[in-house]
Amino acid sequence: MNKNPKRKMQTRSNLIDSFWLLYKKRHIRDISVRDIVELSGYNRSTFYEYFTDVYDLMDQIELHIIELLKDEMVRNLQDTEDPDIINRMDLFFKKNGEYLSVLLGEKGDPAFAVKLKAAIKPVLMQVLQLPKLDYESQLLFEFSLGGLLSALTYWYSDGMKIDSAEYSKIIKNILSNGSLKIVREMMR
Amino acid sequence: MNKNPKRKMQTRSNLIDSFWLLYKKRHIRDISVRDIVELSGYNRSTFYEYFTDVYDLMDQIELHIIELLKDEMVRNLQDTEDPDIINRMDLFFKKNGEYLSVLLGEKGDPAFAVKLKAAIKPVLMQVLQLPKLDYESQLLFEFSLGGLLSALTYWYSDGMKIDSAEYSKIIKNILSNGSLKIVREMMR
DNA sequence: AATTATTATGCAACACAATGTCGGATATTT
DNA sequence: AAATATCCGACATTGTGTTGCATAATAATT
Repeated sequence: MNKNPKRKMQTRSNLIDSFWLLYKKRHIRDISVRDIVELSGYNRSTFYEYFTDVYDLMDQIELHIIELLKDEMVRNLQDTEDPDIINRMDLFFKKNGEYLSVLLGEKGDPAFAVKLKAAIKPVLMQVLQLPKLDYESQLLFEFSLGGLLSALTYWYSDGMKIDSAEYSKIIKNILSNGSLKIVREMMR
Repeated sequence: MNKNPKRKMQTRSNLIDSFWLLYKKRHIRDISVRDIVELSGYNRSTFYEYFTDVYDLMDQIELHIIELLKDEMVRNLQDTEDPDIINRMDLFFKKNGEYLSVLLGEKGDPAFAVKLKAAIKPVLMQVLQLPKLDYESQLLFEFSLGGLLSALTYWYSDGMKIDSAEYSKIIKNILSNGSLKIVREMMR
């Protein structure tokens, strides 16, 4: 294999692109191998040269995004003394926002959020020097990251109606002061 | 139709139960109508008398849970002066925990979290008297509820290793003081 | 440089499984 | 005994995954 790597890369990329075009609109359960190869112009068998099934294709996209995120995180931790995690995450979200918002959204893959959290967890735990085995820090992590991803997905899916700076300010406020305090202030 | 409502209810219930037995272990994409009727002993056609497909069955389960939650919330808002929302949610989670943790979990349905939030949103917004159209309160809601559901799912899926009281204490602490403050305290 | 040998890449066709929809059999209620 | 709700068998269609083969691109040989 791999006699013509360029062509192979191209074919793979075409298949992925066609899938994504469909996935942006439809639920993955309504996307058949037929649909994908029809759109990209290949034979159905060709698909199976590259992926075992439609879900495998999605997994490979997810794996790619996770890799990008890991790289980004490693780079960020090196070149900054104050790791402004929220801003960094926003930035990453803007770059790969379409993929992320679809995969994290209503028609997305719940397993992706789990993978994403698992990738971020060790890095964040290390940066914040949280006690790993402590149940409170586990819950804190789950809560905070779950909240962050929910908010990001909402913001992005809703068309990013406020700008990045304002968004960051709000999220930082929540993280710094806690939801209840802010609610109390709002009620006044 | 409905000449024998008892039988019909029973059949429907049997089909749902068989589905759930499979769904607890497998991903929904790997569950065929065949699998369900084989387990419950019905003909495949019978399935289609009750549901349009496997996903419709899941939707009906989800709808049922959402209804239960709404009822619970309405009842709670009536009989208490201090609506301790977190405790109430835990209680509800314990009652319907298996369904919730599966549907919200890794092999679950991302649309369910969206539906759940949408059901809770109007009630909560009213109780807290938050300004509906304010973008900050939208984000606050998404963040907090996203965080709560993530933490609950983690706690439950992990086998509820700490008891309910302790769990509530931790979550309340996060909600009251904010994640960052707690992290700072932990680092000391 | 031209031609042949090699093999990576893509395809047509096959067997099988799953889907959804009939019309009809059966069993339960009235 | 009559009526009809409930369930089932059989059909056509669509989707899946695999096999062996054609084609086109590279490498080898002269």
